[in-house]
Amino acid sequence: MKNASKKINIALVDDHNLFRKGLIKLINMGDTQQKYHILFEAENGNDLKEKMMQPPFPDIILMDIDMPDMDGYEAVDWLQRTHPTVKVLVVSMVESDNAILRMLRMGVKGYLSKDIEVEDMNRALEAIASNGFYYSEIATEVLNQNLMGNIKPNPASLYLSENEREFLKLATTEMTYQQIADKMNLSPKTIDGYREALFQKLNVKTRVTMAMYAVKHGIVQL
Amino acid sequence: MKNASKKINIALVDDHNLFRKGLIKLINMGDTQQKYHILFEAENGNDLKEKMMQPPFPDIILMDIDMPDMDGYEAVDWLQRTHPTVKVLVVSMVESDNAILRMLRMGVKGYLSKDIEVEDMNRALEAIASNGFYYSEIATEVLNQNLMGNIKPNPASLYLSENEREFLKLATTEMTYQQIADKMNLSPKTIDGYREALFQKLNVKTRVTMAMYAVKHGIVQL
DNA sequence: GTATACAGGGGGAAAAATCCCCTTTTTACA
DNA sequence: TGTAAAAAGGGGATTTTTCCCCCTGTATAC
Repeated sequence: MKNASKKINIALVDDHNLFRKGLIKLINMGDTQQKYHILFEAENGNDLKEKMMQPPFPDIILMDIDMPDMDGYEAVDWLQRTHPTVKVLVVSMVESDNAILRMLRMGVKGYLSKDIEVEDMNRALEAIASNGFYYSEIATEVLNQNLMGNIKPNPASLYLSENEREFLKLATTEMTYQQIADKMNLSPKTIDGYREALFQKLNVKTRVTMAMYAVKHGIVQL
Repeated sequence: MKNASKKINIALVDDHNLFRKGLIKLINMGDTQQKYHILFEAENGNDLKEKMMQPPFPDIILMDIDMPDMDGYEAVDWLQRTHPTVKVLVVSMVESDNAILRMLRMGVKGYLSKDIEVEDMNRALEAIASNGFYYSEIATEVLNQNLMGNIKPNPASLYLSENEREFLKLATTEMTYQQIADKMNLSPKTIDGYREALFQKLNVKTRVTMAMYAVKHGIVQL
């Protein structure tokens, strides 16, 4: 039972080649029983989609979040719809509550910060390979804090309307809300409504952090 | 002459443990002649400063840019003043003209994107070890474009003081200026002074666009 | 038919950000 | 060692942002 016939196939999705290559070395180093096989690497979500067109499929995907073209959120979303049996382990430097909760809600099996020790990554792989879960410390904290009392987190509301998206872009510029309202031919009060809706959805408290969110998630380009 | 008696000491400065560990494996893999020795690792500039208190000193330092506490710019600046013979190879995911030029002006020996191939990194190490330079493609482009005709970039005014940089980072968060003042143990009026100075230097008109600048130029991490 | 959701809009007030002009303290360095 | 910048701090005012509670159509679901 221990020495199963087939190896566990792993895929890596991360936009930094150097990080992928290093990670592969680390996985192989810790893999004394030769359980794992690196099936493929992808640079972003789109790349992953291509490589998931036909078998063989990976058992576990190590997934970054911030990537050009198609980020980790979209990629995981797509995976859940098209390959629901594939297990995702997020390996990201993003440590915000929002990111962690969003990923966990989508059903990823693990969440690792890039800060963690090599041993933790191997533990995470072990856990996930044997149908478990593994969250690094920070993710566990977030999970605990948000499970009690906080029933509010809105699963679907992460969707932004056309207007909200447009407003969000303009909110990253020098324009005042008044000027944005003029440009969008809407009342400043409506704009204020968008602002409040976005603060809620994006879990931010100021225009500055709202703008930061927009950059982080590729809604505006640098 | 080929087999010099002493190994080349390398230090790594990057806030992501996983990346450091992977990088070390990659360096050792490509180091068939066992020329390199990993002297130490540091998580950020401050950590580096501590480890540079006494010998042995590294010959080459692989330096990230975005790091908490003390970032790559500050660290390189400090190194140039205190250990001018140490050669710095920047390994960052920041690819903005500004970041590259700034580092090159400070005299780093190489600039690598984290996207590069493993071989490029080994080439860079080779080059720098033998008193050369190595810039990855993107850095070379930037260099070429900015050497001809473009004398305009304001060299002095781009300099941000320690405090200004700290303030700029905090200004990208939810904190109010009052809270930033408290955190930095300064009067809100002084903070307001930093704000005005930065608006001027960065050519922006609002806190939002100031924050955008900070992101664009890699002063804060995403 | 009636509840429900949601985009658009409004009043009004408190908090934060922005601006301009000015004084004191520190620091650099010729 | 004197002096001129920087850096730090202040007064006071305007503009913008942020918040909270409310109203109206108009779909859509049940």
